[in-house]
Amino acid sequence: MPELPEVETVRRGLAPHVTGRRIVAVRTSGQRLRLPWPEGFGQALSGARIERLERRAKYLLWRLDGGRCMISHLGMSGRFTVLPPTGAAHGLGEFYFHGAAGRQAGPHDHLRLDLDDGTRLVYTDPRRFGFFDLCADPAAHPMLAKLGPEPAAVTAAQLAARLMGRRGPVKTALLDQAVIAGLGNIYVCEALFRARISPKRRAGALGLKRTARLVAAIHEVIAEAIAAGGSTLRDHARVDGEAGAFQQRFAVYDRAGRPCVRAACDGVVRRFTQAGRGTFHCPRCQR
DNA sequence: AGGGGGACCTGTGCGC
DNA sequence: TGCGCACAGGTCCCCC
Repeated sequence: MPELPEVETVRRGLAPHVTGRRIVAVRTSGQRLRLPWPEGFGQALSGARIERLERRAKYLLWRLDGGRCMISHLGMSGRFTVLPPTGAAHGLGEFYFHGAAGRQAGPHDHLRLDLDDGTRLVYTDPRRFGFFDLCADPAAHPMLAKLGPEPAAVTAAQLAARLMGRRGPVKTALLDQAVIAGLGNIYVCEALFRARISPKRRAGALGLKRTARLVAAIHEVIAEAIAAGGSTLRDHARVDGEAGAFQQRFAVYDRAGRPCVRAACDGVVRRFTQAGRGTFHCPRCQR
């Protein structure tokens, strides 16, 4: 589910439910996610107040009172569900209520946080590539310390400096979170299409004009995707169960064999593999 | 140091 | 209908 726009959509969906709330109960599945559950995780969270929910790249930063921070990452298939207070009696966590409709606890539920107003938060992650961690300073966390600039804020000069000297393809470089943090496979493909740049072009050889086009395309595609509530492919990206809408606006991603959407182009979208990931592009208008 | 491939997982969709 | 394979929004780790 999650690249930056999806994570930001999740943050915006969660924030009004969790900001200022105190955590009163914590339950984990005990199953290991990408990282083991931190030592004393439940104990550290129980009684903590969530002061703010922030985002850095694809990471959610849960700022807690006492200067602590919970970091979460959704991996490939992570999802949060908010179960607002219903007043309905519930059992030992085997069954959750969501409005009038029930929600059965699933085998892939890995964390449940009960908040002081009765809200329950459930984290579900079939592939278990997500993780939770605790720290004092997320900027110094090993997984966040080397992240590049946020896509919404990156300048052409910054991106040029970070691509300089790289001999590999620009597609692969943009997926490197140390170059720019938060883009994933979908939005890299979409940004390169908008900028009319071939994903195969050498990263260090973009030149000023292409770099400027690329930065503008990144800004646009990220802003549009966030405004649309992200993309929903197999999972619901949003905590309220609504689907994001941006996937309907994909110009190249997952469109192999279909005509290029650019009016003046009669090319066909192709898929090929770079560094083990599918790349979608129009060989006709992306040079 | 950059870049490629494998590893970590489960689910889904497709061809046979 | 069933089976096997390819593939999926991420990122770390090892090796060249």
